[in-house]
Amino acid sequence: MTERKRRKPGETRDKLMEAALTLVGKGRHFASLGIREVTRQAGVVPTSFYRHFRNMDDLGLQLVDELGLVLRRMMRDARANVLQAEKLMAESVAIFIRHVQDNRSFFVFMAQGLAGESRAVQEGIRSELRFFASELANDLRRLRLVDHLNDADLDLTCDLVVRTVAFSLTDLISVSADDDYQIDQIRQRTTRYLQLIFVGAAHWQTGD
Amino acid sequence: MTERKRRKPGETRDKLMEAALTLVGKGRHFASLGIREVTRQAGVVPTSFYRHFRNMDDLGLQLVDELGLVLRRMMRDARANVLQAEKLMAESVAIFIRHVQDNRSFFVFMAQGLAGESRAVQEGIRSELRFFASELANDLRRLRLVDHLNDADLDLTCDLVVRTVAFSLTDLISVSADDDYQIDQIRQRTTRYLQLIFVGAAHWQTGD
DNA sequence: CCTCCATGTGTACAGTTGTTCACTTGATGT
DNA sequence: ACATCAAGTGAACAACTGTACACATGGAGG
Repeated sequence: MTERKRRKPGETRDKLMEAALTLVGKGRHFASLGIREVTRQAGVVPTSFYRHFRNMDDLGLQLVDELGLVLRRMMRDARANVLQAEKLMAESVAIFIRHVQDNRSFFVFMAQGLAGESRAVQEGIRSELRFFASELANDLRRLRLVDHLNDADLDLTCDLVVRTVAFSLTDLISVSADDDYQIDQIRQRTTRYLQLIFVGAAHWQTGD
Repeated sequence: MTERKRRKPGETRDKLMEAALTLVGKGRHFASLGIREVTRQAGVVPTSFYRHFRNMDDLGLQLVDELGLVLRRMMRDARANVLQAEKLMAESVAIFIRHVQDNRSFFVFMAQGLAGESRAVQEGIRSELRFFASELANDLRRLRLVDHLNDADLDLTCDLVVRTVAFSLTDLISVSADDDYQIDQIRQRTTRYLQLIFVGAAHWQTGD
């Protein structure tokens, strides 16, 4: 039994997580989902749920872990494709929006979870955002675009950027997924928010 | 029947709305509340609910209306007490945080509703925030602190300010209501976000 | 080949849910 | 003084909920 991983790609477990995400994507709030509802959506008998999760909060926590992977993929995508410094923000926002469209349910879950019912899920998402902001700070340091900022002020700026982009989620989920015009409006507006922030960062003097 | 207002201060209706807020304040998510649960908390028989609301979404909408009043009170408070221009942001954030502490449940409800289950509630809250941002723009115009910005750019700035402050709600609700140290940290950080934004606004050139 | 055990199934039960209906009550406008 | 009607009550219902238990199964390790 040296290798304790009997499971093939844990079909049912994945089906249950996908089912929860599907329901969230259909407009339901995660906090209002029940075990029976999720198992029904997954095409599985209710008792199976307990083979993989203790309760809905537990499932939520494991969704947060997968959300982390989604965010990391997005970061890698951005690092690989944001080439010209002068279009940095426009391109980053475009990549963000593309990933939101490709993983809508995940990001809706994230937006819900920030003010959700489970403390643990809340904290998990907040910690993902903190990590994202710190990675962003590293990248900016490496690109040497913000040399006049000390570490604390750079962190402040990156936090604000991440928050601003995260708040745009609430805009994105309030328009239908195929309303290209509105989505483009949100993209432009978010880009300008970031530009405003970076103009601020460029003229920021550490002592207030 | 020229005056159709028989109701004395609609006791039960208010009790129901307060009960929902109380449950939200205790950590429950609005989307997971049921009619029976709310009536139980209000000390009222379940059928009474239907005398005042069609369903939980309806109650949510009426809560949004009251939330509007809370926000307007806060605005009035800010206008009356923010005296010195150079402390404008620090004082405004302080007033915001004080009102959040005095109406915790309302603001938790607002944070939840932004990514909530009911489209109508979502839109209601978003519209309150838009209104708030436009009032803020008016005030800033009157104070003539941002004369170099055209209307569109001033709106952009105020939107960003409101979003930033709104996002701080998720920080505030994640710390216990009497953890003065953490709350003060959030206050300072939010203030610096706003300062960063206004430094950006001060150096903003309309054509990008 | 046999045994084990993680995974999945079917049945069952008590508690809760939303909503209905017929009933009481008490303040109101005339 | 009286009729009216919004507001509140209590009992009832079928549908659904979370969870427990005993059982089936099939692939892995010996």
